[in-house]
Amino acid sequence: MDTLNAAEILSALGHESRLSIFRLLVEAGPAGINAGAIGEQLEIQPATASFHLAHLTRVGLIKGERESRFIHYSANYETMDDLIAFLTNNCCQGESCLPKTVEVNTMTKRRGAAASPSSTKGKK
Amino acid sequence: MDTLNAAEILSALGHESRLSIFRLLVEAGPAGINAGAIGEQLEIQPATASFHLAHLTRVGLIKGERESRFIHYSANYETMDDLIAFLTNNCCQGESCLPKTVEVNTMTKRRGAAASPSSTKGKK
DNA sequence: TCCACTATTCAAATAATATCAAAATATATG
DNA sequence: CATATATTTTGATATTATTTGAATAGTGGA
Repeated sequence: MDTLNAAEILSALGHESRLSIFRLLVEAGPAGINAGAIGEQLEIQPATASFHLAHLTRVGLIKGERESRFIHYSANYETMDDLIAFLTNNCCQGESCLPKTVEVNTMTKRRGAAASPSSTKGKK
Repeated sequence: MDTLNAAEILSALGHESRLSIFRLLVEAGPAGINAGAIGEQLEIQPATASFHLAHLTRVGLIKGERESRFIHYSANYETMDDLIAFLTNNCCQGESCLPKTVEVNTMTKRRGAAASPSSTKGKK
């Protein structure tokens, strides 16, 4: 991923409606949500929602798949992963930065065991 | 961090010049780089660079500290960390996504433990 | 103080983006 | 075919962002 590509993705996420849409789809998982439900849930008019969905699709953050009359949108986790890798690449000259990012990924091992004893294996 | 806040930060990064500036500062580490050198290195005119530096500062991604006639800018790693946490929070319904993000943090953890064993004292 | 240096702010023109109503497209069904 | 549903595209308008030269402000040295 180059700078221009990353900037386009970040710019796409840099809008409250689009970020809400993306977060909704990220939390929704691979199953996805159809366009109408997205707009309804976030109170965005159909035309506007479509505009934002097209934008997010164009930069590769989400994808839509038609199922009969509906189009199910879902998050492209790989794009988000690449984006975060781009942002954190060669960072901070070896200092230990990004504790929360580490925490998110080590939660299963360290925090997960301490905070929620019932979930020793699964994430949550 | 709420959605609006995250969107403002993402929007700030969603511009090629600003993203280049931020990445330069992220790689530069805590020492930072002064405004003139940033503009020179990225071939951005002083006024334009100042505009973007102010923007990045306003959203908390970088900070500037005056040292005699120069102003040294450096990255606020905590803001980036919070942003990534926001983006990846409650993601993908338990599926294992974001392999590169895990890899980045695995590397950091391993290198940190091997190179500087005293890094166990947390900031907060 | 005057001057050189560093950086920001201002004013303006230009460029890009967001929104919504209305029309168009695609799909299913009676 | 006609109709209803789901979504997109179009168009017009309003808003916001970007850029740059010139002016301004802060700093340190002679």
